[in-house]
Amino acid sequence: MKIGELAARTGCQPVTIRYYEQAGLLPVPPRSEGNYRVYTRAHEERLLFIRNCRALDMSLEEIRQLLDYQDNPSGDCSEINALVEAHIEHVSSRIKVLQQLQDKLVALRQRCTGAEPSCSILQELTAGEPHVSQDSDSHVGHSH
Amino acid sequence: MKIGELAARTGCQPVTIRYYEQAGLLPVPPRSEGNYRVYTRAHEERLLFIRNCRALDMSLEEIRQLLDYQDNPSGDCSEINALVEAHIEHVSSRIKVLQQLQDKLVALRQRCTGAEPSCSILQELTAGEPHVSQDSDSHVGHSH
DNA sequence: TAAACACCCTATAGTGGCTATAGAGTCAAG
DNA sequence: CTTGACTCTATAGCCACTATAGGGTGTTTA
Ligand SMILES: [Zn+2]
Ligand SMILES: [Zn+2]
Ligand SMILES: [Zn+2]
Ligand SMILES: [Zn+2]
Repeated sequence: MKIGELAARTGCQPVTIRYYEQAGLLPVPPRSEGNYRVYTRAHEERLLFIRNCRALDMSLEEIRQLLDYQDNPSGDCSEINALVEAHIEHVSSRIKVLQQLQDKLVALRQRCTGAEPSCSILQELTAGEPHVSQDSDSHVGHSH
Repeated sequence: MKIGELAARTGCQPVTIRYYEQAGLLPVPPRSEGNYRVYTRAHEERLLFIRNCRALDMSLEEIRQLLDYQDNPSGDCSEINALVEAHIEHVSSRIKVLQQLQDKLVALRQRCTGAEPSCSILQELTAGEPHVSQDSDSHVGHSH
C-alpha cells in the first residue's frame, strides 16, 4: 500500500502521515524500488488509532504515551486510565472556560442599543476590568 | 512610561507588547534617548482593549477589526455587532464539539473493567469507526 | 570609579499540529 | 514519448506567543 491509499483509507493527508512518521508516532516503513513508502495493515491500524485519538483532541504527546502502553503492555490499566482521566479534565476545564467566555460575550452583545454616540460594546471592551487570564495548563485548544 | 511599567499595568509581558507592535495592533511608540520605547495612557488604554478582547479568546485579526472600527467610527454598530456575533458562534460551536468529545471520552473510560487481558480502552481506540473530523472554520482553539 | 543589578534592545528559533510551496523523481496509460 | 497522477525531499508559513542569546542602558551601591 502506498501513502495515497493509506491516506484515503484513514481520512488523513499524505503530508500528515509523513509528519507522524517524523514525529515518531508511525514506524518508518520500508521503501519500494522507486523510493515510495510501502505500508501494511499494521500501519493502517496504528494510523487509525492515532486519528481516533486526534478526533478526541488528544495531543500527540498523549497519543505517544498510549502507543507506548500498547507496545509495552504491562497488564496494568492504571496508567491508561490516568491518561484518559487527565484528558477528560483537559476537555472539561476548557469547556468551563469557554462557557464563561460565552456568558461574557452574550452580556457584551446585550450592551449595544444602537442609539449611543459610540458603540457601548467598544466602551465596555476599553474598560480596564480585572482581566481573568485563561488557564494555560490545559492543552485543549482555542476557538479559531 | 517604559515597557516594563506598561506590562505591569496591563498584566502582559514586554515581549508580548513588542509582538503586538510588530503585528500592527499597537502604534509604534516614540523612543527615549537610550532607545527605550516610551508609552502614554493612550497606549495603555489600547493595550487594555486588546487584552480584554484576548481574554474573550478573540483572534488578533478580530481585534484588528474592532480597533479599526474604533479608529474609524462610522456611527454604525452593525459591523461591530456582526463581529461579536460571529465570535460568539466561534466559541459556542467549539463548546458543542468539546461536549461531544467529553461524552465519548466518558464512554471510553467506562470501557475499562480492569479484568481484560488487554485494556478495552486501547481496543476501542484501535477500532476503525467512522471518525468525525473537527470543524476547522472556527478559530477557538484546542484543549492543550 | 567601578562593579553589580535591573531593565531594555534586537534577532532568531521554538511551540503544536499541521498546511502550502517548490523542484524533482516514478510510473502507468494513451 | 508525452501526459498526468502520484510520490519524494526540503523549506516556509500558520497562530499567539515563549525562550534564548548577546548586547546596551541606567541606577545603586561598595
Ligand atoms: Zn489532553
Ligand atoms: Zn452599538
Ligand atoms: Zn472568533
Ligand atoms: Zn483497562
